[in-house]
Amino acid sequence: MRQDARENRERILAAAEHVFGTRGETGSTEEVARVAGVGIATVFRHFPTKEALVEAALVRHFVGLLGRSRAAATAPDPSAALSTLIHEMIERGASKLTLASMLGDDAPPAVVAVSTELKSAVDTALRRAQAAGSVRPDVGVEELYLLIRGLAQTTAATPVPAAVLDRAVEVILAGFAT
Amino acid sequence: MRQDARENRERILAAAEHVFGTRGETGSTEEVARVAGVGIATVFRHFPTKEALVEAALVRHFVGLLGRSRAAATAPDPSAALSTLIHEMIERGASKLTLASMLGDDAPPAVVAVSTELKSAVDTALRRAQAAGSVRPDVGVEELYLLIRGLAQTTAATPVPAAVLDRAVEVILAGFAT
DNA sequence: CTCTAAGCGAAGTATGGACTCCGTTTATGG
DNA sequence: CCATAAACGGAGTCCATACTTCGCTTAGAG
Repeated sequence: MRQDARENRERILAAAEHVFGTRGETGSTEEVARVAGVGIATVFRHFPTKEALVEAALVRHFVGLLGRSRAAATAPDPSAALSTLIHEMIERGASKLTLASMLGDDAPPAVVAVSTELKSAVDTALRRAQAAGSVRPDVGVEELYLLIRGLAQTTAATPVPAAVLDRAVEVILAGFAT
Repeated sequence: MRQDARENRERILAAAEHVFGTRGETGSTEEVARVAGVGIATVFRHFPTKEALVEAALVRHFVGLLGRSRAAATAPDPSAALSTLIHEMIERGASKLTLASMLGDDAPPAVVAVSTELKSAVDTALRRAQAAGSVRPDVGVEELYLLIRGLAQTTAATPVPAAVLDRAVEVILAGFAT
């Protein structure tokens, strides 16, 4: 692959992340092309359909989060690590989850794979915090995920003051505490 | 207005609620017409644009919730009333909030009016619970709303087992407790 | 430097969905 | 029951947008 082609591919992915992350599925391919500074044909040459573009942006995002959650799953202080992870997932995961909801039921295998892996890493981080006694034992990843997804999705849809978001996260953490 | 026209109007609103509540803004007017069992022209005769249709469905929804929150704002046991209200808002409010997010920034005055009123009723219910000493005093409606909206939005987008949702709500309630 | 294949963008085409027109049907007051 | 105006539905129109075509440009190997 030629150098400029690789650069364009990256710029298209970044643009797609921005456009779809804020506009939701209303965002058009043409707008992605404009933001990326390339022609529309270039977008379609790299990603044969709009769905493929969304999928690629999603996978890239999840992979980033996966690294963070793996770090949280091995950090020395489990409860602090979980708290940090939740903050990060909400802040950085916002646009990701907007993208995910846009794919709907027919999530492509690649997305499902990395998403599953992410969930299991979060699961590990949670269980470690429970083993350390700082999180109530009667909740699982499902509940944590649901709350995180909800907050991330909402903050992606409409801007929320940082102070409000922080307090909301704190409420969740307090709810999870023993 | 003729009897059948009124009936059709109702059926269209119910159909719009269902279609937009599940499909989001992807749902087409034609699908609403099909679900309602009327022709597409009938939909547009009652609601001049798609946006007007969404708005009408939204207002109807908010009005229903408003009644419930008013009840919570005057119930004898403030903390139980708040808990019930939160449950109801999440369960019954799901599709509403999907609709709301679909309108975006340019919410029509009618929607803004009833939405504001709803928020102030929830605010009252929250403050009463705080005055009764069952809810921590350092949080406000904004945080409560954010958490409720998030959960409602997510459960509307993807089906969530009732048990998981219940535990998530319980986590929120525990987080709000003193 | 040159040659060529890979890459590019502007100008298309096609499809889907919001909205309209008009001939037909039906509720309902007299 | 009948006359009539109100309501209806389906067949369009028009526009937005996903996707294609093709002639031009340019990276980069020899």
